[in-house]
Amino acid sequence: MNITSSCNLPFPIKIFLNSRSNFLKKMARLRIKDILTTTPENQQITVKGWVRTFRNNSFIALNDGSTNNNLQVVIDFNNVPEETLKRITTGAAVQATGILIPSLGKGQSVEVKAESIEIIGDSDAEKYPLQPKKHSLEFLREIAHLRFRTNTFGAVFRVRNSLAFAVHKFFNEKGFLYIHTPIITSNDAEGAGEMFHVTNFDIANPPKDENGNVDYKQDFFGKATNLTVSGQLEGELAAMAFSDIYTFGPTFRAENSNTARHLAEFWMIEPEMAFCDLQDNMNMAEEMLQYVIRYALENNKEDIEFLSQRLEEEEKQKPQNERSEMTLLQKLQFCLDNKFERVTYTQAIEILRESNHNKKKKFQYLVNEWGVDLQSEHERYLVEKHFKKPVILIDYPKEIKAFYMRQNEDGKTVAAMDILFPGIGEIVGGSQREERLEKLETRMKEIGIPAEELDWYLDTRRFGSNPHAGFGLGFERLVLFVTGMTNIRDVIPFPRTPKNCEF
RNA sequence: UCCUCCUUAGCUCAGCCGGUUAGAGCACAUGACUGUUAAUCAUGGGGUCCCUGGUUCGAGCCCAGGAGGGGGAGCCA
Repeated sequence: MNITSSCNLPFPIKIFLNSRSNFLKKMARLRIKDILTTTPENQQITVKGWVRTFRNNSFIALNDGSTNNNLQVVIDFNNVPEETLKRITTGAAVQATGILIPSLGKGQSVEVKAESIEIIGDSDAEKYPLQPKKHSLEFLREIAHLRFRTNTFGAVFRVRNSLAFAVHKFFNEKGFLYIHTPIITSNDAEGAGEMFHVTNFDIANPPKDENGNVDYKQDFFGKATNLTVSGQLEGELAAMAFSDIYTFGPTFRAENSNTARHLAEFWMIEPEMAFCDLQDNMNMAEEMLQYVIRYALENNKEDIEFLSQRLEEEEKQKPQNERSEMTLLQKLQFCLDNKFERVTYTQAIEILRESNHNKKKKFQYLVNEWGVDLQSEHERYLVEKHFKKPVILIDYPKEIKAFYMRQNEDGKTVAAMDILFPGIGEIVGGSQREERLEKLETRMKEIGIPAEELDWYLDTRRFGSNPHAGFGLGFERLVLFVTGMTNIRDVIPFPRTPKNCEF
């Protein structure tokens, strides 16, 4: 492909974008991932990357982020100026040109015998916080701008990238339309969580109305606005035209949640499907989860193997009874090989009530009657002890679920579904939506949601309403599961949590 | 927000019953060695013991308040 510049430049510019290899030729740089799988035939190559370790005044372990594996660059220190040798430090950016040969040492198949070495960017060894040793995840979280350069976070964020790409690939192949729902919203009637306010006011001195209340009519949008907690309602509008849509964007919750599973800013995937019931919804969610996990396993094998081994090492520190029965790799494979278990809320309550765990009063909250919300200890028991696989729980009591969920014929439950994963808990929350206008209006009235504010939403039930369904998938929780990490702050580049908004 | 544990060198951690000059490994600096794999060996520099106040002849250690972090819970994805 040739692109001729259409800008008003004094001379024509031609940019050639034939392929990735041309792009790299222009950069005169090969990616380490590609070099490591190249047959060494004494070809001359140039590599650029960051020094991980420098051993014996001769061996540079070079990494450019394309893979967790380092390329060994061998220099002859007798032919390199003392001044340059001293500048080959952990973290420094260097360029090496030399010939690719089969490695003379063990531990790697190829290496570069350097003919020239150049320091592109120095790294003061005394000040650079990363050392060639194990660091705690907590410490690395404080230097999140540098943790990308570690093995663990390198693997985590390459897997995250693959999962994000696989999500788009999956929906694209299914014929779904990717739609961008707004980040700033004015509706506060969803009740999905505490919201962050968006305002242009001088917060020390906002304008007041005649009653002494803050006068949002004078604010930027002429009304009170917030950051979105869900794109679902807008997603439903789009699904009522395009049939199958999905969103994948940032979501904000101002809840004071201090757990390893919550973020104030996270990414959520929300498909919405017209002419679709709860069964179709469950099938779609299961197929999608298996698709993206398979994609990551196939495309990030080395990264996931590394993370799996890392986890095994970590587990060795734990007492025997706390160790997991499967490795990360086995767990992921298990998810692909087995159907998710589907049970109703009512069945789940029965299982829990009859469990020895409940009878021996090992639950902090004992399960006695139908209608109570399940505690995370109950969910964990179902997933990790009883079924030992992902579980889809459906048909919850309407009292503990959102107003827009479709009311079942029994008058007590709604067509909700939660997908629970081992170690993570709820990874998907979804439902078939209430498409019958009168039922929806009655329910909104019952729980005190003003219909005027959601009139635009109710229009979908007035004009061509139909059974439809969708769900929300917490992207970071998916990344947690696939990487085997345990704290959600370690699977998003720059985590935002209560009292923490660095970088 | 609640319960619980933690905070000592750049990192990971030890520090006895409250006692005199606060230690180790790694990292870093200098030197030696030179096919190493978190190289090795020798020598050296490096401390607001989280902060504030209190008890005491004396506090890294005891008490109170605060900040930050981990684990668990609630809310949820």
